[in-house]
Amino acid sequence: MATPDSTNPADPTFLDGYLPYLLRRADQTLSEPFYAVLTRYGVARSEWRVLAVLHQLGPMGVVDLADAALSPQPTVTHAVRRLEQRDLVSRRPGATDRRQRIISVTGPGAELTETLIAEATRLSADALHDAGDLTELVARLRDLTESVAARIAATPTRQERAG
Amino acid sequence: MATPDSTNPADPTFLDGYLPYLLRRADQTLSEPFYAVLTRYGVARSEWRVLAVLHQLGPMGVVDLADAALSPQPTVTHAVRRLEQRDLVSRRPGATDRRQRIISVTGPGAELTETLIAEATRLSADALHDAGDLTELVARLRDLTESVAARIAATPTRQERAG
DNA sequence: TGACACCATATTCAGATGAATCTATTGTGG
DNA sequence: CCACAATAGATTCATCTGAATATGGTGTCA
Repeated sequence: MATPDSTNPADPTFLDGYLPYLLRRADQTLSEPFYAVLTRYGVARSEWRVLAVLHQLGPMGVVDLADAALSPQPTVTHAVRRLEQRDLVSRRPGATDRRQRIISVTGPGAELTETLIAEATRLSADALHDAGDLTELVARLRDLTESVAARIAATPTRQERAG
Repeated sequence: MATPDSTNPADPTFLDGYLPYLLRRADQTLSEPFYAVLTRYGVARSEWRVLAVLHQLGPMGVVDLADAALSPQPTVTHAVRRLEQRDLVSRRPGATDRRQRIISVTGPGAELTETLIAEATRLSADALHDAGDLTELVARLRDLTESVAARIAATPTRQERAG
């Protein structure tokens, strides 16, 4: 019979139902093989995210880029500087707003990005071979994110309540 | 009509169906409010993961801990050192295997962890208020992770093929 | 217009991260 | 038993990350 030891935890089921944990675990399990590819190409994860977003959405400013790349703005500024040094992206001032820097993927950048996307797609498809139909999951994740974001936007922060 | 500009990307739908992106976005959207809590308590994210795992699963060695905490082993070793300095966890040598260090949560560590878990639970429940029933999603994520992990374990790596 | 609030981006810097490697210990085949 | 592969964990160090803040440009209202 199972004899629980003295350090038996108080809430033995927290992680099993904690969505951030499950989401992160799924992401990492799925992404791990691709991270090895990135390492081979000398591309940091934040740089990959920047390239993928720019490739899909076209040139944009740093704030929008940070938002879409799921990274803080300083992280994106750093990543862009490194990518610019390798001629993979370029920066030009915004046409109307001179505070902005519009970031674009260069020719070589696009080539590399397409290679990486192909690898990511291939590895992901491999890993998901036995995972069944994903349509529903994809839709569910999209809806969930949207609903959570809306909810959080509507929730007053500690600061705002104090005001 | 929409006139695409010259930088129109080649694969305009990559990210929308790329599961790691969707998983990470969902995780970040959901976790962001809690990260502010961690900052207030002076707890790094890797430290939080270590505490949460130990709290749920009880004392264990560093390798198992790293696995469950979704972090690389050196990251966990660092996190444990910091937590030990704050008397939140303790280390003792393994009973049979003297290479092992068994990490346990201390009294104060358990107290802090329970506070954090309560906050995490509350914030997550708040954010998910409009998100509908999560049972199915939780089960799907578990199955997906399992299936992907099995698939990856069975896939020979570049090294292994070369051997 | 000119102060001022606000916004986009850059910079700084303390600290976290993690790949590579090292040490210590364990298990195993000869 | 002894060599040797395998494993647990620690350490090193180059790099990445991101909170805080600085810099400079915009828009607005008196």
